[in-house]
Amino acid sequence: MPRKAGRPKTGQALLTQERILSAALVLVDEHGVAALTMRRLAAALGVDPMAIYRHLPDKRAVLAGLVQRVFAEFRVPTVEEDGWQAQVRAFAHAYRTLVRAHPHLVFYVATDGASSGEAALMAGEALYTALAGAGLPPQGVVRAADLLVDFLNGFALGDLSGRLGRPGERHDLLARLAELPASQYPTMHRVLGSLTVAELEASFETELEILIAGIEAMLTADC
Amino acid sequence: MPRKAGRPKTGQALLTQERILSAALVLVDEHGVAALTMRRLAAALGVDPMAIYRHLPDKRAVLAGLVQRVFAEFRVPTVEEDGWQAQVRAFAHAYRTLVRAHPHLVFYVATDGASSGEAALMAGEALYTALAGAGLPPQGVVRAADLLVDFLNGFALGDLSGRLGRPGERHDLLARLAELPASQYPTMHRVLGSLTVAELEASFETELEILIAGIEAMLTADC
DNA sequence: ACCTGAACACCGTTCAAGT
DNA sequence: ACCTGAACACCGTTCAAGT
Repeated sequence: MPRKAGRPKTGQALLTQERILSAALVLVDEHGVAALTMRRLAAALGVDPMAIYRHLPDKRAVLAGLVQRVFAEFRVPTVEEDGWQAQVRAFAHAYRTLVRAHPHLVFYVATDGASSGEAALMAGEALYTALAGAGLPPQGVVRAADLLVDFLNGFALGDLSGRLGRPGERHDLLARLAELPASQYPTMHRVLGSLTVAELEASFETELEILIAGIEAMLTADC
Repeated sequence: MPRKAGRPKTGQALLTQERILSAALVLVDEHGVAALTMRRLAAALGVDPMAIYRHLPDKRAVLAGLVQRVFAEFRVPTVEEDGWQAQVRAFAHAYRTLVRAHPHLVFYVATDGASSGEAALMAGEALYTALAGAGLPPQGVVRAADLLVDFLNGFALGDLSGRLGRPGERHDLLARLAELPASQYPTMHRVLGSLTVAELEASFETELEILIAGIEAMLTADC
């Protein structure tokens, strides 16, 4: 059912940036970034590949638009609970929710996220306000915020597969470790051997609390 | 000067995994992962593209081999200084040096690093030993190690470009902020406005110290 | 104004052939 | 055993053409 060339008659859905990005997001979320192809994207839209170029300059722009769109969903809930810690937790959980919703885009979100419009500014304001409210000096606010964002991006990346082990990877590590004499890597043997599978699982919450404790320590230190 | 088909005579350099990966690493380090093409790689080696397939099954294997090779350089120096903190710092700096040497591979190192042979085990042993020496229980060791690695990967990613601003990105952020009325994002205005350019720069050291302080706090808490 | 379609310069990889 | 070379099914993108 090839469409005719020319401007589509009324009644036909017009091709727009919005529709293109929506289709692209479906492609990426379902099959990964590698599946995002101008030709496949066009096919999903029922359109000639070149039609897309009327609305977006090139493929890079499609990917950038995707990150923009995903990041635009980012809202840090204003928390009723007292304490800057609760607000930092709210930020962290919101960010984690965002990147988990689009795991194949983690790299691009982590890499371009900040340059992605209003939502980034609003999120930054929320985080900075929480940290400034904790009593940190300006430089401390920036450092703590950077640290938190770095951790969040790193954790998201690790969730994808990897780090010093995660659901899948950790089992590889354990298997390799089991093949070697305990004397070769004694601490790893002892530490990992004494934990249950559940205890081995990465804990976002615990890592976040360690980080928050570090920020708390900044408050009493010189910094 | 096209080579003749067939096994090269003695005197000609034999194609090996080593030589292929070395050429690939040059390509990636100099021009990014996108420049790594089986055809370009072959050209760099003075060889037909298909010759590579005798030594590595496909392109994924080339990339995986690259990560392996890079990760194999990873050595955590044994530190004379006392204190687990010094050893954690040594680990962190060694990792940072590694990823900075091959910035275009950050994503792959962060994502595959752990599944990359001996070097990962040795590094893990060093980190676990430091943290266990601090007096953390097994679960605490794993959590703290995960947190540190997550941070290191996140920082490396941010170094590439991004996060809530870095050399380049932070200036974009400041420029956008400057265009808006101060009333819209008051905390960001105040915090960022009161810092010099030098103070705005990301500080690996400071972020690392906050994190170490968090681990120190674990020692006195329940955990 | 908006879309199509042929064409170009690339990709990774299979398969048959050379030495 | 090791390499070449043609071929195939893809890419992103330019440029001319249709309505």
